[in-house]
Amino acid sequence: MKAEKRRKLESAGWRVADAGEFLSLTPGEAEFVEIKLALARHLRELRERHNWTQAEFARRVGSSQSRVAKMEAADPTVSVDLLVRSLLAAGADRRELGRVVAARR
Amino acid sequence: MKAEKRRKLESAGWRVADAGEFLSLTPGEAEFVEIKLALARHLRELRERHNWTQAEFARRVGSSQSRVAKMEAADPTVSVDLLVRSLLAAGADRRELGRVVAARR
DNA sequence: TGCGAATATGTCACCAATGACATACGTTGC
DNA sequence: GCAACGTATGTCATTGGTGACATATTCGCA
Repeated sequence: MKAEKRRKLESAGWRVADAGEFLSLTPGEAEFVEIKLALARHLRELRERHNWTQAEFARRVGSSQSRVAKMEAADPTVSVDLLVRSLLAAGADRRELGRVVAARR
Repeated sequence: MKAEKRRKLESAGWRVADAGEFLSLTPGEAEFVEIKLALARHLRELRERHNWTQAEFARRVGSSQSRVAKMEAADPTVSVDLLVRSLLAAGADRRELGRVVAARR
């Protein structure tokens, strides 16, 4: 979230928290979900860039439409393994994944 | 493996193959095991840098000595999730993990 | 509005990953 | 030789992730 937007929300009475603050995770746990979220976002971006439906994408990476939806939603039942394997199957390379994991834009 | 060493081995009659060639994996599958190997290597490096035994390390990240040994050996029963969570629990940050995943030195 | 396509959510049987434990192997110092 | 310590390997009961399926919701577009 942009600092500007956060400032506006907070001055309007909102308390803006990230996943870590909200669920009181350790720093490591918080970073883990951030990484998962980043991978999920990248998966969706990659899929949309190719104009694939979730069903098409699922067929390509050997999964199901519902699981693809859950991947993109970073559902708790989705592992980083699955995200990484799917991204690789969709054509991403190590460099690209490294960039996503490191949160570099 | 350095190109030089590979050349020497091959001229000596060896066939040098990476995991992908040997097991005939798809490019994506091969990259996946490479990433796993890189994470495993980094885990060991991090542990040794702190002069922790596997047992100590296990206690810190909430696992067992045998599983740590398997992590460092990139055992098939070890998930990327576990590797990443352990690395984060051991103090690695996203930047560092991104570097490892991308295979940049 | 309605209708088809895409996406999201819920459930489940199956299999894979986990921590824990036992035990084997390797190394170092006596 | 043999401890003491660290690491590797095998096994197992419990837990967690998976694809598949059904169904609900949202999205375009006429």
